[in-house]
Amino acid sequence: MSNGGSYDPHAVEQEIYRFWDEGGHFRAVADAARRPYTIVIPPPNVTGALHMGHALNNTLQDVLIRRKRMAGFATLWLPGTDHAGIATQAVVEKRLREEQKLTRHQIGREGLVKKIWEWKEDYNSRILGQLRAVGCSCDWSRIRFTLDEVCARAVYETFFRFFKDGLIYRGLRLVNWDAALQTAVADDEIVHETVKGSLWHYRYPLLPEGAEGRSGETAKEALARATRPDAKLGVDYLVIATTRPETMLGDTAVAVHPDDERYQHLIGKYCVLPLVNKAIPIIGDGLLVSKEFGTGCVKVTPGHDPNDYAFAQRHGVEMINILAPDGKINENGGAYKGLDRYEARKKVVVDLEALGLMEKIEPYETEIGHSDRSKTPIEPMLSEQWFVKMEKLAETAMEAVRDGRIRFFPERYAKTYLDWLGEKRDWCISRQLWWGHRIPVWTSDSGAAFAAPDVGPEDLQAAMDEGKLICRVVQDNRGITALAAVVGEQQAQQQMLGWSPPGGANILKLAFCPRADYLPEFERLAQKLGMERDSDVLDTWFSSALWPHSTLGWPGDAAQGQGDRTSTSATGGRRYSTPSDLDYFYPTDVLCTAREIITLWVARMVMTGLYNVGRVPFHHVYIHPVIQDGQGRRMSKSLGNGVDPLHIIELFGTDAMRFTLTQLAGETQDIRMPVKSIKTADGRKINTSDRFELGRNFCNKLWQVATGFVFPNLETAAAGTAPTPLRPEDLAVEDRWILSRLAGCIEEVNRRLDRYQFNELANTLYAFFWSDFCDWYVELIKPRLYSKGEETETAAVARRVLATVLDQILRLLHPIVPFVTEALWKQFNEKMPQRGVTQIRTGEPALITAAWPDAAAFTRDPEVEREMTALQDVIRALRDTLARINTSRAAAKQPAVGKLPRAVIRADAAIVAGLKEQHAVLERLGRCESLEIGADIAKPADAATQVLTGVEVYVPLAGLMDLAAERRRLQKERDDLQGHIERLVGKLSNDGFLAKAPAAVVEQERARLAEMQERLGLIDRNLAEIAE
RNA sequence: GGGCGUUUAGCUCAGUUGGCUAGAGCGCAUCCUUCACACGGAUGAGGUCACAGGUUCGAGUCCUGUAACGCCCA
Repeated sequence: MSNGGSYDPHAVEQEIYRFWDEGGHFRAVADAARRPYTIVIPPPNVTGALHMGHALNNTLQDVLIRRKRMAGFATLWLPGTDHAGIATQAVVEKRLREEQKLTRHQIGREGLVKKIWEWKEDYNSRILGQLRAVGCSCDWSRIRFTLDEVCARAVYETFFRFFKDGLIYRGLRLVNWDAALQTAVADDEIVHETVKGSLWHYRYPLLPEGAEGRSGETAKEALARATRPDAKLGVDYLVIATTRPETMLGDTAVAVHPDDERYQHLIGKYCVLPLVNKAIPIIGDGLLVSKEFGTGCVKVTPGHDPNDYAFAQRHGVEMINILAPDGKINENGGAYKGLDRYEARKKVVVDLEALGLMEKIEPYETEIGHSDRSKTPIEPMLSEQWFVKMEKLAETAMEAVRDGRIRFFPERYAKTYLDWLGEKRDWCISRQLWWGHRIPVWTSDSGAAFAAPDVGPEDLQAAMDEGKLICRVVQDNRGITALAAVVGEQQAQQQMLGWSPPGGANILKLAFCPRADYLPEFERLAQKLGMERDSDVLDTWFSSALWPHSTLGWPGDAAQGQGDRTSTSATGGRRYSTPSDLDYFYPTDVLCTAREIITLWVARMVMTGLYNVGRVPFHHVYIHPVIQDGQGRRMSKSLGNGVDPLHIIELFGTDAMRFTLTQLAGETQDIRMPVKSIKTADGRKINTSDRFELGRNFCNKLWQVATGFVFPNLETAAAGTAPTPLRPEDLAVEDRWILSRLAGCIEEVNRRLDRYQFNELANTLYAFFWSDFCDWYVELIKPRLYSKGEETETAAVARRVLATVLDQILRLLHPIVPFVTEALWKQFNEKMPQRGVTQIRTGEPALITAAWPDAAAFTRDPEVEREMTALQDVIRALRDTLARINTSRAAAKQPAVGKLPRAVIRADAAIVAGLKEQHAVLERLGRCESLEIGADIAKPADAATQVLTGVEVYVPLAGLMDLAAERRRLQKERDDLQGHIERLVGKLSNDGFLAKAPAAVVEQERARLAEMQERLGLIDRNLAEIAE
């Protein structure tokens, strides 16, 4: 048939998706009579379109969901998207800059947020369109967005509970500061690049007698001594080396190695910080300083270097921040205030040179962290941030994996999770952005006028008494501020509310956090009272962390009044006044995601799920591999090696993409996908990969055999008569064989699915469909179907089995290739609605909700499978001989022969009857004109010989080809066999093997040796007979 | 620096609790446009399982070490 018969995915896909959607098949309904099966989608960022990794991840989720839906579960696949705070704000700001030359400060908070919402609407619909194109069977009626009302309520409720339980604090921490975007960025949002710079070496004058106050020596005198021609290193000065000279303005110490003889005597002494002219201590520290590296002396800038920050914490050294948020030097930089950090660098260098302190300047290459979003160098900087205490939360999340409530697939990823949580590093949740959930904390300075005409402190007290408002004295990283430390937090709050700050020396702050449902009302109250809301927003992961329960409606009614979390967790959840999605669908069953997100997201979902709901958010975590290009590099925009799922769908069809991706998803951590660039018919340049041909060919084969072979043959069946159940004895050998193989296939498919072994799932189905069904079963029954004359009983049985097996194949394949199978299902139901072998069933109207196959409905028959294997071997021997004859004839420039004129099969008595029964099949599939079979049949003269187990296949070669080649082939086979026999004999004469190996293994090896020796004997005999 | 992964046919990968005469797809070679399918059928060639030790009757598989490549976290 021409190309006209090929499967055309684009002709059916959209229509079928509409058929499912409009038929309500995606909608999840809580149904007490069924078991739930839930997956929440890892929400894609609205920053950009979906890439191949998303296609993979969502295909696999759809495979899981569709299988369970067919198996009768009340399935929910809940879709949604993530607002992706910094990423989305950064792309919108960038566009604003490029297109309108405006900064966010120029258009203001409201204006920017409005612009981002527009971007969000655009990309959100794009992403949802892509998910539909991939075939995802999500329940679109339940779609969520991390910033929508339902999710926001969960965010604020969680924040409130954390706040109430003392899990949230404010502190001064070293953060990665992006001076362009003016926000802290997370560690994973930094890319390290090698940058050419300089290493500046310069002198810090020593104050050998101690700090300046005690010695009486002024900084000026020390400086003069340090620059004299006879000044000595280690006596008059130290030399430090740095790549960032301007940071010296914030130096608060100099560190040397405690074991370094050169400087040991200086530990505890002081030196002068030039330009600033103050004394800073010299401290011994083996961690920060390496004796061998550089000058052996390290300047310490705790406010702007992570290692120095750690040092300062170890030694209790002062920390100074010299940078303003825009990257300029602040008031702590004295005379340098107002200079950009790079201008300050130049000026510091010039000034040090002028003082005669500069020793040398070396070219130097260094790794500098750049913001992934703004591409500018990151400045480590001290800043006020909000944190969540991890100690207890992390412990509960670790326990859930240790005790097996949560299992990872592949198992090894549990280690990543446990290792990271084990560090229990407090989670910085504030971001200096405008796009996100604004932190629900209002602060008030002591001493501010704290009453409006109609409201006052007593209204706050009332709200606190009702449990809908929490007030805390702001803490910093050194603990509670002075007042609270003295009189206790409770009293401090009361005094502050009543406006009697004691002493008046301490400026204190009170922080108010309303519970979610009280937030809008409190906002108005706070405004009247002149309180300011924190301007930061929450880390995106804060809302993502709640995703499995926030999307299902948590906190539900529990947020009203005095919802008590602890009693909920004690009883294992389910304390809600009305049955809800949360009751029914939570915990979800499996989370499918990528490994880089185990720490950022998976761990946090477990913590909040346990904290808020009292139950784990999912039972299984499946980590899928990462798709790379042919050279093992990540796919990225900058490398231009990304493959767009929509392009693949355009070129190969959705099912082809899905099948290929499923087939690639093994248990390794990477997938290689060689990428090539092509030009489309309409001139676009796009990336694709040859690997998708596998899926396309598979779908086409399925389409061809169904529409070109099975369906036309069903039409021949008597129309209108209802089929009656068949008895086992009605079935031919090949019928029983394919049904036995089917039973095995179903079992294996279930096993692979349960273990998330998607590649093996695809391979199992590929092999069963292509080899067993198409290559063998279809060919085996053709003689029965094409027998001349009237409809025969055996043909009718063959049609019934053929239809049944195809029916089961379509069901088994549907989760992976839903479109082509659903399209074929429709046609199938028209041709033959009632199908089955021993049980007759009417095909369900939609395959998407048709029953999942049951292996127990078919009989496994190992005996029949063995018989078929023997038959296949004989057929292959005949085909092999014909192929060799034609190869030899081609070499001799003789025309090919289409069939073997004659073949003779000698078989052991045990097998011969079975082979005789298959006489017609052997002739047809073995391609021979005349075939003789017998137990004692004589070998023809000058014949090609194939020796199988218990069977010899002879083909007389007279007039077909030369015997010599045949002799060589047989000789080679003999040599190979001889080698194997020698190894087996060695094994079986090894006393250790006989004594220690299991009896069954020894027996098996003996049998194998016997069989090989028998074959060797036959080969030798045949070789002798065709000897020259 | 710590952790994890990979290394098996020209390429991309399987290989379950050690029992293997090491498999698949693509590619290659030869034949076949035979009435489902050339996006196809048939047949075949192709491997020191990265390397070195060890455990074991037996190692692609388990242990130790080495090398290369990659990812994650510092």
